[in-house]
Amino acid sequence: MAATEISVLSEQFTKIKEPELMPEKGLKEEEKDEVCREKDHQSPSELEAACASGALQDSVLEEEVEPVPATSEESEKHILTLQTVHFTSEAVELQDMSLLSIQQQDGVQVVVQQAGPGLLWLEEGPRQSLQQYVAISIQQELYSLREMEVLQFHALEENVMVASEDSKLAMSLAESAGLIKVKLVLINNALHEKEQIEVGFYAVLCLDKEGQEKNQLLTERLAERTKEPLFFLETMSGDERSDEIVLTISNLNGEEQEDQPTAGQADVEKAKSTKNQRKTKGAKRTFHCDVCMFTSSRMSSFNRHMKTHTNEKPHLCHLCLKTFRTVTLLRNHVNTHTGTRPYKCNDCNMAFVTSGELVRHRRYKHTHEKPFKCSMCKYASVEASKLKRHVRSHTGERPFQCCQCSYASRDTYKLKRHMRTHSGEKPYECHICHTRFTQSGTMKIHILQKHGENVPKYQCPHCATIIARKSDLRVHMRNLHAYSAAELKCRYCSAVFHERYALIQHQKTHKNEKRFKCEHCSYACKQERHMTAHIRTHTGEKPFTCLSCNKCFRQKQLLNVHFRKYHDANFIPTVYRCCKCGKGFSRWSNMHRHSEKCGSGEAKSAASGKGGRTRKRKQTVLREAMKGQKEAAKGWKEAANGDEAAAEEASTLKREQFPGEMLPGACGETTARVKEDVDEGVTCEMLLNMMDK
DNA sequence: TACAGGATCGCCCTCTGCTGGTCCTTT
DNA sequence: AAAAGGACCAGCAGAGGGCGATCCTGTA
Repeated sequence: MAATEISVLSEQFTKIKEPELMPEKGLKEEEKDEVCREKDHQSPSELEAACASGALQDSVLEEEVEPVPATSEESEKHILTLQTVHFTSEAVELQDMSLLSIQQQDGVQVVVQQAGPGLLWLEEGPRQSLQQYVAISIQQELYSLREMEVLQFHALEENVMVASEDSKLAMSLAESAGLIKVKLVLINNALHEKEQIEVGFYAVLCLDKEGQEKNQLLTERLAERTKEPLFFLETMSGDERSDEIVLTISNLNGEEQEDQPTAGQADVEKAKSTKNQRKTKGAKRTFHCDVCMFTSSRMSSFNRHMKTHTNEKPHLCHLCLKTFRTVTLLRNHVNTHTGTRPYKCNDCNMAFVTSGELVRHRRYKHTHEKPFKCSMCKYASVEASKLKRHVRSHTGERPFQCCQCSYASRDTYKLKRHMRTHSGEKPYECHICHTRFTQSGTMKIHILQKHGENVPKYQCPHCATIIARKSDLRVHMRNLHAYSAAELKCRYCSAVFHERYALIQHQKTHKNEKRFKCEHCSYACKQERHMTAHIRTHTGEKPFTCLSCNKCFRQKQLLNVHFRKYHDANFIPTVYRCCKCGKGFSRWSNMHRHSEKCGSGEAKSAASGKGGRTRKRKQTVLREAMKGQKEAAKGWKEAANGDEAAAEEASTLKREQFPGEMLPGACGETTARVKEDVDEGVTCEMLLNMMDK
């Protein structure tokens, strides 16, 4: 493709659309019928591809089927039909039989998938040049039609001599058919800067039908000899009512041609064949299906194929009454009932009903052969359907729409799984605790974490934290160890950090500091609220007033205690009684100490006025009681460190909380005992255990 | 006609990772 | 008491592997 580009349209190429150069005007009706039938009877896969190929293609199809009035404007309309074509050149890398991958100059890879007979649609105005109006239809999920519309044709060289040992052949071909070197320029409109994708190829342009027939064999022979990609440009009229031209581009030396006819080749063959069978290359008979594009060189295959277009299924399964077209199919089916699996794997103990299943199994498990390769990444799969599913992760296509919400899935199973969120179905049950789950994986994790032994733990690499789940460790890392561009300032000093964990560790160093210092005395405390309460001992402020008796308090908790004791009829203070002598105590530890002296050695909680509490309730009560005592002790202690006024208030509080018999003694003693209980690590659980004995 | 093998659709599974609610601890 | 923060946990979706079943075609 080193030829100099001709910036203007090639005269020769332009002539293609000129009516006077259209010998196909004279094509037989029969042949045109063939072309139309071709378009009408797409295979399911083609139909699917057509559906996926988007609005413009739809419009193109519409244009094809709609009668085109022969107005002067419409008469300028031409349809350029691009049949299955695989471009290969230095600018184009053919990935597989169905994917056309075009490498752009800037390295951005653009993939065009051949989706059945592709369509190039061009519409020409009287004074407008051809290249402005050609559009290429490609699969929407790969390349939106709206994004990539404009295609320019440049004939780089006309009457090109392709390197060939057979100079006579090349000469003959060039003279009669017109070998041209063509460049297609695809313009992607979606990109901000319209970038061009260049595709170059050689083509043999047939100027007339006679030359076309005469030179097909020559071009094929030439294609065999040249290593350059060579395509066959064939012109024929599309619709006689409009001035339509159908231009067929066929690959002459693609791999596909050797194996089986492509859609385009089938089309070319059809255009030159009679209805069902036609001599090709002067020797072999080819049988063409009327209904679809199937062709075969064997009568038996052709006859068998024709049965696929009927609903005839004469072979009945006596077990399920399902019917099948052939005995083989029925036998395979019956084997699924009987469990007969004649195809056994040599490398493992698996066995299968069909040979195909065995081959696939061997690829998955033993040979690891993955013939279906993604052109956009390194993914490869054993099955085409897996590649198709994978490609959706590139394209974002989600064909499976939930009927109850906006969710759409990339495959059927995910939609089915999603539907459980609407139905509430939980098909997976833990065999131990019978908890139910929507997904098996969730249940598996549950069993492992809740009921499993040797549960794996995940150690944070940056701190001592050990977390049960990997995903939670990731959250931990993100929250605590991720670098923060913003400065994280210490609440207590001017230190600055960029990692939350470091900040938290640093702030802990401030933990035991009594940062709040009284301006009026030597009192200092760790918490601001304590300082606020303390300051009131200097100011005399008592902002908490009892609504029942108007008595005022400096702290809210003092008001609460007061209210419960004097104004709440339902309040029943907790009393621990010695089971030996019946003496009551406000604290279990005091009662326990007493009962040891009493000689019983056993202490029972003598209720707190409400019998029959559950263990949990008791635990809560104890915990609250301990917390209350702890808080009170702390408050008193801190207050006592202030001045006499504070000590007096603490004393008041003490008397209010433990009146009469329940009064455990002097303030200092109470504080000391509470501290002792806490320091000794007497937990609620321990207390409960002791009580339950 | 039987068989091999490719193609296709469907189903189910596992692994992975994110998210938000809950519980518990700390402040 | 309330707020904040972190670990725990279930819910849920993405991606991919593997197999079952069927259909169809090429070929011996």
